Amino acid sequence: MYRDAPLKIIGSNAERTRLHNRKVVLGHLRSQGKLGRAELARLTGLSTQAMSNIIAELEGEGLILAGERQTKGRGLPAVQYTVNPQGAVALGIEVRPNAILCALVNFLGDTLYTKRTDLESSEPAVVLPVVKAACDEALSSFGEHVPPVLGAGIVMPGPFGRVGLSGTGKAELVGWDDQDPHALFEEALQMPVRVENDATAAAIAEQTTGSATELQSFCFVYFGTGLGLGVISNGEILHGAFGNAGELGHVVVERGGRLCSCGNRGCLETYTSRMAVSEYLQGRGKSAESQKDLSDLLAANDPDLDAWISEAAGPLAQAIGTLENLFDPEAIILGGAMPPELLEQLIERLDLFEATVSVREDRKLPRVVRGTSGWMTAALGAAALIIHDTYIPSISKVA
Amino acid sequence: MYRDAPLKIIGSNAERTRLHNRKVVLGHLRSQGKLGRAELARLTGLSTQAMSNIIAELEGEGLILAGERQTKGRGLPAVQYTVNPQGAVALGIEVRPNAILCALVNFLGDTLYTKRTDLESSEPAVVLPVVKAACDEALSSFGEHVPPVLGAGIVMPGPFGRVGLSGTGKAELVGWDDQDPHALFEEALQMPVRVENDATAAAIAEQTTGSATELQSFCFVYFGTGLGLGVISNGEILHGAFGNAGELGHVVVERGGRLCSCGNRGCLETYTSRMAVSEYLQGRGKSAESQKDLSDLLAANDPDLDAWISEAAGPLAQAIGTLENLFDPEAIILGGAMPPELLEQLIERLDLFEATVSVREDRKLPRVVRGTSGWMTAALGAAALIIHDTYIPSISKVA
DNA sequence: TTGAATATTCAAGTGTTTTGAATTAATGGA
DNA sequence: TCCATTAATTCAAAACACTTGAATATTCAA
Repeated sequence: MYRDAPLKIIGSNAERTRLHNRKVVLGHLRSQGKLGRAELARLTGLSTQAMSNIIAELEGEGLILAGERQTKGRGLPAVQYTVNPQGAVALGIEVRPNAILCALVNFLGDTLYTKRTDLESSEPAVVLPVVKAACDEALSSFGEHVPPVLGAGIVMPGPFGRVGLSGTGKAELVGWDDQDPHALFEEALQMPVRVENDATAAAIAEQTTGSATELQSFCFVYFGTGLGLGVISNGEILHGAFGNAGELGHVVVERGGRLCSCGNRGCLETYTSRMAVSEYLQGRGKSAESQKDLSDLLAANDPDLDAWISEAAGPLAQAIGTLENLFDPEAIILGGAMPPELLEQLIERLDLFEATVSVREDRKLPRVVRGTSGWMTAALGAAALIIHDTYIPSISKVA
Repeated sequence: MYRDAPLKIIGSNAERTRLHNRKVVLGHLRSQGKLGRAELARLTGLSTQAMSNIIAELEGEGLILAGERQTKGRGLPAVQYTVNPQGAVALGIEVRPNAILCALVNFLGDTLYTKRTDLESSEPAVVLPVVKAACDEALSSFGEHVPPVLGAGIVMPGPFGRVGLSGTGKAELVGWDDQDPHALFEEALQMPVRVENDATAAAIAEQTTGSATELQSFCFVYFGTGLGLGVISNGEILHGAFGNAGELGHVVVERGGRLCSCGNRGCLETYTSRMAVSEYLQGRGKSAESQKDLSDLLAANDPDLDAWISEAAGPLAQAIGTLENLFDPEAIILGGAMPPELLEQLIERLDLFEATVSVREDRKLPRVVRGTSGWMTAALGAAALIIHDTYIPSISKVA
């Protein structure tokens, strides 16, 4: 996430070629479910012989499973291969100021285990050992036969580094500003590590196991402490130069509007966010600290909550128009720490702009859909990042 | 630009590896200027032997030039290689409703030739032969010894396909809505073709020959007929799902603001665009149709133009805040069809937000800088796209 | 029953990179 | 001035992964 030197693109060789091709094969197997060698060869543009070699290697490592031969018209029926869900695991950690959430997922990104551990302090010296212990515990249930651990995804509240928005959010971690989380976690955990913000991780989770498995380009609006945005465009994650892309909460939707903790006026998250709804209800004598509070109020048809939803839909619709015009996504997904029914209510009341590049006759999906919600989203997303990396090749760059 | 089936990522082999490595080598040579084989090997992570082979091949094709041996401390001085500017050329075409602009650039993206040709109509059947003839003429000056032509970049006014914004702009091409420009141009020109929108092309031009040669992540705000945005993030072009990303002009900056031709209210381009300034001045009895008109008014310290700039700076600053928070770029560049002095005035008067992720202590560049301006920007950018592709490797995907 | 179609394997060949030793040319210290 | 050291480059052989073409297995259709 931290970068001083410009990225250097590095060369390829036979070994890296094989690595690339393995990912390509796994990617196709994951998205298609079941495929034979010959069909994989056609899909990837490789020879059947090359495919046989790659398949043999992956099967030997237990990452894929050979199934029945399947008859499809004439000719020798093809042996169908599938991804082995038990072939490998990945860890996901969400670091919050007062706790860490640890998740373990299988090779398809399905949840195997989750656990929350409280933190005394958010200093690196405290957090790192706790995270290490949590990871060990997560893997301990396997006993002797731990599957290959692909790595650990780490989600930390952004923004990364000292920037103009620093120090304005409640969720910020003290003691991390001048640290390199990637290096620290890789050192502590002794495995490959990826650090991302919560919204990006949630977006990847959505693509891995959620409602966006078919999507190559989408925006994930993430209700966390603030309001984040994860962007996947043509299959690639949008990071921005310093890993801080997607600060949707501080996009201004109303000039001279409500005063935000960041000092600006009219930021989206003063209208549409967990914080906004909590404050709104608190001002009316109601508590909405937990997701359950909100669920209950919604179930009871609370008029104040209802009013808030209507009020929040306007600014959100405007922001969605902005996202559509700037990112041209296949769809926009709403998820995170809001009750699913509330998100659906919100989507229902959106008065979307009629004139954006996303208004197309040939749309297959609605412009805005509901995604996965819940407080574990980010930790699962962190693990999904690691899974993602083993299915999607990328150009190798080095700092 | 058009895409029905999901993108399929394809496998690699020795041949594609060489292609990748050639690009990596050319990319480093371009950005560093002069390098020896051994240093290139270190930069790319390849062996010196592999580098020798690649260098020999590139030199044999005339794409790079061997220079003097250069002494750097002990040891055999390294032969310094540079990109050969005359090694290859690329064509760029901007298609407008009433004319095409044709540009020819050398292997470094420097302009060799430009020409405008009027169009009777913007129908494909009329445009394609005119473009073909323009390309032939551009290359005719070489006589017998035409350098390798890498391809042609085509810039067309977006948005592509029939979308909600279609039919609202003045610049739209009639007769192209249901066509596949890429296939049509490739057929007509018999060479590799890339189709992009004007802002993206301008952004690539800026990175190739303009003020952004060092930047990996930036936003290019392009003053064309409307207001476009080209985004390069970590070296990769942001297209969006349908090639329509970057519709900055229709981002709403003021709820219930001025009525835009798209039907919405408060679109940025009703405040800050060529169109906006023209209308503003026209309303005050002054003409500002051409870039020269604007230059003259500016030179004469025209109070109306001055007032417009101040008025336009507000909405633009807000949009820039949005771009900073959503894309986290290294810088934002303003360019296109506005006089350079006007862009500088505009930048000077921007009252940028103090709280965005782009406010960093360690900034090397100002948050907003002026880029290349002028009416040829898009055509040169189109050619730069082709140049870009020969220096930057990418994951091969197929529709 | 036979021939066409399809998947897969076998064996050899090709392209590109890697490895290790040899060569060339400059520096720095004796 | 000479020689060991350092660094770039080349040479020759080996390694790696993919491709090609022929052979084999299995199914469908005539």
